Amino acid sequence: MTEGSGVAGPPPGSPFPRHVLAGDTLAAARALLGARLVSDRGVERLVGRIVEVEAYVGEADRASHARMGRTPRNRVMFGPPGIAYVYLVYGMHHCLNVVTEPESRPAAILIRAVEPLAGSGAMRRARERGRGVRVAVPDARLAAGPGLVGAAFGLDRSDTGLDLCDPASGLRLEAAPAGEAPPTVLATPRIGIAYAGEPWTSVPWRFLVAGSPSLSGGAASALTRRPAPGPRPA
DNA sequence: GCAAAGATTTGCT
DNA sequence: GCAAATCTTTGCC
Repeated sequence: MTEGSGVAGPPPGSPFPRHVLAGDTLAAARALLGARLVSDRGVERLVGRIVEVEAYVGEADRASHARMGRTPRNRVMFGPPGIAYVYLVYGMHHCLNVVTEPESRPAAILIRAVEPLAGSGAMRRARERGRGVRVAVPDARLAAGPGLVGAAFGLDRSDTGLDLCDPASGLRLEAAPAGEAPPTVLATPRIGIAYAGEPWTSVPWRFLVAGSPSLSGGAASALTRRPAPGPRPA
């Protein structure tokens, strides 16, 4: 490699490889950790490092929106990989998914949390725009949850269909810079899907970057378990 | 056409 | 720790 005599600036991010998303969804979910979510649609460029995701795989997965087969809402999940699927949950939060696996095989990865690397001021303003009040949290917590990622990046259902692997797309995924240490990945059960029943509520299909300050509240509580009952060491 | 539930977040008790 | 906010999508009559 030509190491440079005088680096001009950060190397341009390379688009996240579509072939990774076309393959096994669980492997793709792990590979997305550390990658960048980038938005060039506003005045300010937004960059977030992906630190928490969840996988939803196939029509048999009772926790997946694809469980009832193809519907108007989830149709993009049945399409080609690398496409954005944004849905509204609980009537107020927009959640971003990346479609995976080849056409006709419904699967997607929910982006549950990102660590702001650039544009945190604009992310904060975007959240305040939606809430109408001041958001008093540290930068690291601005997109620490699936609904918060949507709010910080100003996403809504009209973003469904965007190609996240297209370098020209205003909303896209970029690979982590070469040389960056790969994150330590932890796997846990998925959140908020008790209705799905076993084994779907227990399969460890949520993946997160160990030690990140930007994990969702669900991740934090799941990892910060109460110590066993009884006397404990000082 | 109507009723129920949801891949969440926030604020109060 | 628990319940409200809020509205779209889906299932059933």
